[in-house]
Amino acid sequence: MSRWKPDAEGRLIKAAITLFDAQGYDATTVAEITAAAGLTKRTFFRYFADKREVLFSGAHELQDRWLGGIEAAPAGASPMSAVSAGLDGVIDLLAGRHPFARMRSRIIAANPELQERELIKLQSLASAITAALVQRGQPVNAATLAAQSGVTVFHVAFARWVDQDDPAAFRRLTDESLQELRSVVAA
Amino acid sequence: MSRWKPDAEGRLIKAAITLFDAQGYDATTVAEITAAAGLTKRTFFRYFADKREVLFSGAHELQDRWLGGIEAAPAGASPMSAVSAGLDGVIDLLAGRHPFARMRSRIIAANPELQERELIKLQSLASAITAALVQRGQPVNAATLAAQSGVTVFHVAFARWVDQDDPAAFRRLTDESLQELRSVVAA
DNA sequence: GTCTATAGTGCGATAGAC
DNA sequence: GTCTATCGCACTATAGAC
Repeated sequence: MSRWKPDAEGRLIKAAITLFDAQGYDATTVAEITAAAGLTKRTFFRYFADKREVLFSGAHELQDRWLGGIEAAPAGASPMSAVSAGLDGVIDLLAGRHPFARMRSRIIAANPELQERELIKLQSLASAITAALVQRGQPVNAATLAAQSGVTVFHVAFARWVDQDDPAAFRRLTDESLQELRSVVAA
Repeated sequence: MSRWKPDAEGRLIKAAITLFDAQGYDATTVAEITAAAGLTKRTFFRYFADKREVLFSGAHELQDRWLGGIEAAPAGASPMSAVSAGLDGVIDLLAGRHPFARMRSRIIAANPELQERELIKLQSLASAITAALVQRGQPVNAATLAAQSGVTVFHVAFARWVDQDDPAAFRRLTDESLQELRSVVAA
């Protein structure tokens, strides 16, 4: 048996989300979070640069999944299908996290400062996707538009997902959102 | 003859952009800007809540134009054509401002803090467009996607516009960007 | 740690237009 | 007289230099 309970980062994230949702982001101190996770404040700041970041560290994993899906797409795939392949990976990643995704959305919706950081993270995700598409030989313009569209579809579908009760609905919602985007922009 | 030279706000904006571009955003003080505009620091902060805001106050006018174009669109217009009608108004608004647009882009590109505010302004523009479309009877999902797509097209076309020398090219660039978006997202 | 420069604020004064 | 845009100046807060 090991000296520490495993997954300190995951425990901190779960404790933070639960507390933020229950009593509000501003009303929750880092000390409360670490106490709930059985860790110390010092450990919290080893994992997260600041209090907000505990809500966004998952973005790295999400981005890795998305980029991995793009890399794994066939070389001849269109930019939008490469983006969709990446989104498929993200759907798998989030599959079991519906309850936390809902709490996280509520927390962020209640705090403008967190909304700003969410925007910035989404933008940096779009930039990373653009770069991955350019890497695959796509022209910058097409890459930018495909990446931005993919992030938009994700964002819209995610909002719908957390706004309803079926945890398994995410794939259907992304498919529908992409379809709707196609129909909306079609001439 | 009136006591004050007209258009204090416009003079402040021009002075600010010129100085920021020449010597950098951080290296320019509010006192320098107001001296160049023949005003005092106090007046600057009557027009702009903070130093950054002098670069973004034009966003209100842009948003008004965009929303005005949407309202003026025929009642039966599709969401995307209403959005395009709004974008047409924006194109007219920016027509004579190519040199300032270029300077402004350079300034913002050089400063992450300004990039964040730009993102937030674009997001709030997209929200306003969404609301205007919903007002016209569009479903929220379609409205969101059309608004976001319109803002993406604007953003991409604007970047291309300031990256080349022809001030009159903006309309062509928005048309091309929209066309390219259509082709990228098409199944 | 101190010093300095700058961002940003509060509020009364001023010089006209009306 | 009132109203309005601006001024003037004293003030606090804070980030960076040293």
